[in-house]
Amino acid sequence: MVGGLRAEHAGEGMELVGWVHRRRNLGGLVFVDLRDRSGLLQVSFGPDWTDAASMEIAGEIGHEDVIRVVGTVEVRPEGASNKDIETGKIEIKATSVEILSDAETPVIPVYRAPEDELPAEELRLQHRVLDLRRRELQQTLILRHKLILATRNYMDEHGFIEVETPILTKATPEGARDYVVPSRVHKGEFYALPQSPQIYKQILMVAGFDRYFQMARCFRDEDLRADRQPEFTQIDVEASFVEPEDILALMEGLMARLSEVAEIDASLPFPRLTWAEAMDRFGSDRPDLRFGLEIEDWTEATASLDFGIVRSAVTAGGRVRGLRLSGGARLSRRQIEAIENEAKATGAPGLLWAKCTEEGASGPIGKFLQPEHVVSMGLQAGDLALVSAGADQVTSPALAAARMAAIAALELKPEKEHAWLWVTEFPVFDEEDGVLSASHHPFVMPHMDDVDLLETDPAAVRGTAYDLVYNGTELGSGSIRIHQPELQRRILRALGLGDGEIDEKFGFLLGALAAGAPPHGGIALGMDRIVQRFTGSGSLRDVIAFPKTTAARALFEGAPTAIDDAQLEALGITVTRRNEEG
RNA sequence: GGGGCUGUAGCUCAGUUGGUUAGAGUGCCGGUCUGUCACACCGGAGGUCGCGAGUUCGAGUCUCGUCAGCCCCGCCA
Repeated sequence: MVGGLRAEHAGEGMELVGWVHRRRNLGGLVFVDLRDRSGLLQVSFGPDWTDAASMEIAGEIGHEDVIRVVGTVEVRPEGASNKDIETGKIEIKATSVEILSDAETPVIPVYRAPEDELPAEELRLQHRVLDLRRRELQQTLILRHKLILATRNYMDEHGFIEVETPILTKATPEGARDYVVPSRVHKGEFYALPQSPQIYKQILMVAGFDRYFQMARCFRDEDLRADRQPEFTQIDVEASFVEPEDILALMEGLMARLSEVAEIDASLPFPRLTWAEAMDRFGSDRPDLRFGLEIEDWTEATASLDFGIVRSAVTAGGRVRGLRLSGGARLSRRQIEAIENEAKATGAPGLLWAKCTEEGASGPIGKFLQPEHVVSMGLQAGDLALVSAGADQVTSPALAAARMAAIAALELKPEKEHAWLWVTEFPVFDEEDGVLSASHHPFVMPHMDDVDLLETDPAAVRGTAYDLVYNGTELGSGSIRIHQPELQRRILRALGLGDGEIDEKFGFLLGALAAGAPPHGGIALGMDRIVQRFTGSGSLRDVIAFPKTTAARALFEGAPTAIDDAQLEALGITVTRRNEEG
């Protein structure tokens, strides 16, 4: 490997192989930057030390050719060293060179000059073989490998067994759309790719593998985002006879280990907020705690305020909440409108604001504020108050969006670089338009004290679910699971499933639970997101070797494709509709 | 499913109010060059302006449609 060579190797003869990163032909002398996964090294060719045939070849070498060089490591002459590369004090004086593979001119450059922009992402994905040669992507994938290796070692040290679960599995109702695989043997029937190994890992608990983990591939056929790919990798963990406390402590240890590998800070233990607290104070179940800014409750402070929107919201049982931005009064109307638009994007009707100066308050709500309100709300000259009145379900997301937008607009400095957080006690169900859905998945153990509410007030049932949050990103979530088949059935019924459907879809789980199931629980962490956040990559596509586009296409290999009629016939499938050829 | 942004030379981009032969840097090809490292210098080739309609005497530029990539909403238990 070329990148590790240093001055201490001077005088050693060696044979090196790699790619031609860059060539500088001075006529009499030729310099080639030789690249492999470890780095760069300059090779120098000159008539005094290189044989004539090789001198000729050196003059014709092209970018990305694969070459073999024989020569001697030497310290570069006085004044000819390059402090920008690690091997810059030395070079290989080549006695001979051989082109092992002649590369055609690369469509997109691997080498990039300091000011050069990256090629369009479409081209980078199409020519992934070239893109992957770039140092950034190589470093990212190497770090990814180290994180996976550290995870396996850590879990092994803690007595966990890695068990593989099926990729060809059974479609489950609820949740994401399944990727589906037709069965040739059973025509008209389909496997589904797992959205997660959730049920399998619970069954492994019942089977007595009391500590399980897996680097698990998961598949979800949903529309994509910068932080969402159709297939992704989870660190999947499950253990028997545990409390949430055990899982949280285990994962804090893992995060500490991974942070060490990635050379970032993670001081233990991580702070915790219940879901209710997080929503109340930050409006979000994954607040970015690098910033302190918290939501304030101004319902009482504005009790005497005569302002229609506010009064009717409170009368309807809502609260008046908002954010006090110190120094925010310097934001322009346009900037404030941009913040308001972020709040509106969450579905809120709007966002009220008040600018405070020495002369008093101004703005849509500001002009109605009496001095007593300014005092009771704790506003000072120079402040900007962002106010949202209504039900928490509406105002929380709006204020959370406003909080992040305001932080960006004011260019607030983070109080810390790495903000870890546990959010606990998620509700078991989400309620929307009177329809219940599982907020995590339907196997979350309800909070002991709330079990009796299942049939009477399910939306109020707290769960044992917890999320790991890092700098405002959800890195993973887990819970204690239900291990009593009767309770599991009650939850599934609450979700609107009939007993027949329950037996058909979940019979194998209920049957397993009836076989003597230990109390158990676990977590799943998004490996790709961890690598993304640890490397500061803008997109998940930059931490996956061969990712899909936002339209779920693989541009390099060109998947998906139509398959030929014979193959369809063998599967017993007729295609009735296809997209026009694109 | 919806909204937005982008698409001009191999690559990164510029292109005025709709006007004659569409430019730059880099890469590529040829040449000069013995200490370069974004080598330098001289010369050259290279364009279905994503695709298809329309408006116009005339469209890279305006309109409509379409495709692709990206960002967001819905969706993602």
